[in-house]
Amino acid sequence: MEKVKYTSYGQYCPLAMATEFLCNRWTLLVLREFLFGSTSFNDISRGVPRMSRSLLSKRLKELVVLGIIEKKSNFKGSQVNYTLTEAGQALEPVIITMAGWGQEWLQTSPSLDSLDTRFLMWDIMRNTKPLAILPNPFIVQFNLTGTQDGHNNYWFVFEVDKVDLCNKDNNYTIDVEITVDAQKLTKVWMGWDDFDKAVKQKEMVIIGDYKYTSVAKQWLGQSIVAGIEKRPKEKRVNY
Amino acid sequence: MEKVKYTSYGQYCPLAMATEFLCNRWTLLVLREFLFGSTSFNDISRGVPRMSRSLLSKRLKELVVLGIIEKKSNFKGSQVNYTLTEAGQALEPVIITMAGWGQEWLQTSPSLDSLDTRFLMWDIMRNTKPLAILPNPFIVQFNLTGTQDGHNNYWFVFEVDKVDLCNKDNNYTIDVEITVDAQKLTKVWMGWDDFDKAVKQKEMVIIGDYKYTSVAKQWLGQSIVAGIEKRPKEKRVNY
DNA sequence: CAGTATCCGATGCGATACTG
DNA sequence: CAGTATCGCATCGGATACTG
Repeated sequence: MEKVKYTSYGQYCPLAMATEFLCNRWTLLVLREFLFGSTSFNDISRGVPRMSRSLLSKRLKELVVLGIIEKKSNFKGSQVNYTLTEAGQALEPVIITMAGWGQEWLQTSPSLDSLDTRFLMWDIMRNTKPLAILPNPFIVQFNLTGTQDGHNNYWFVFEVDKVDLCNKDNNYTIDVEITVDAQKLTKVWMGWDDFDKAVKQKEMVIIGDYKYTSVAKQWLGQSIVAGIEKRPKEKRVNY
Repeated sequence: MEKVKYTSYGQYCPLAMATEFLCNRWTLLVLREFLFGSTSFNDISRGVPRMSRSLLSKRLKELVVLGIIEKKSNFKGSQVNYTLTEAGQALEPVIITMAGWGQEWLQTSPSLDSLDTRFLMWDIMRNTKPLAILPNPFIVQFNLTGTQDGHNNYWFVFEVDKVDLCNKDNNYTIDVEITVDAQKLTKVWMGWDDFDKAVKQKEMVIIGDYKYTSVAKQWLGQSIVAGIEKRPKEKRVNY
């Protein structure tokens, strides 16, 4: 495998060199997927649903050549696993710092206009907390309203130590049903709006056994940057 | 001024939103220039000599619209100043973190093959330390060898509290003369090679009054990431 | 000093279709 | 599941020339 040619900035500055391959379209988002634990092509792809699979394939190859990720196949080659190298793991602070800056300083509105619910639900799912008190399995059905991409129903299947996301009704026995506007769910998940307030005002309706609905905030979880407070509107970047 | 349209990733994720405008070609390097104190169009341009001035002009406009920098002109409009907004200043950790990662994990060699000495000297100059013991003015002449861009001579003019860079001989009375290979100077400046060792082995020859040459390491200074040690070669990213 | 206007070529990337 | 191959457009950005 050959090295990829990058249009050179002509600078020995480590920032200049790093941006040459890190600041391509999608690259940092692909690396974000690794930080959330994805290792297979399809899982990574689910985290960047609008990225074409051919481009993802190309990016993964580039990252392997650079030495930021490693590719491992089993003897049949049917199971492939990508993992971060040491250098790749060391990118975590870079990504977290940039994400934190965005959470603190960015206007929220524009992104909500073109919501991709596949990404939203995937993002929430992989950060859920399977509490010990939950039955096995524990099925949660989402009814999203106000969607633009036509996907309104998703299911979380909590099992011991793992959670699956599904977009088809497999005749589940539903334990909890959550009905909410997709944009509202995003805001609550990101910490931009208050969870309890959304429930109280019936913007988010959670139906099921009180044992489970009362701790929904805990098993649902929140974005890892939800704790960072946004700056006042007039100081934000109006992207 | 209208908002710029960015090709949307369709993700509310703050990292995704931030990368849409931060991870364009040159953008982070322009912001780096602000962190080093540049405020005028020409000074910024000197820090990114291979960036076309028309593109720099476009980028600055985008950053103004975003609210990351501010533009201020005097009443004639002849003096223009760009400064970081609060949101822009908050990007410092983002840039420092990425630069630090590059210093720690990147292979050094490729960047040295296409060295731009204009950038090198500008970079060194703006991080020099005008020591109190230096006379006023204090003139340093650089004789660069092994250059590829045809620029071999530069002068630093130390005055009280400021240093100027010059690429023409204005009949200066030279206090100190430094003769060194451009790649070697880069390595020493970046902390990849040892200053004292380079002097001892006559790879860097510093001629002048011992009062000044003996503390050359101090007034020359080093890159702000020079203190970060590189990882062993086999673990580095081979960009 | 501080830009703008125009041109044009490279390439990045999305869409689509196909494979083992 | 894990990709590859091909096509073609759009836009990004470099080069050059010009302005107040």
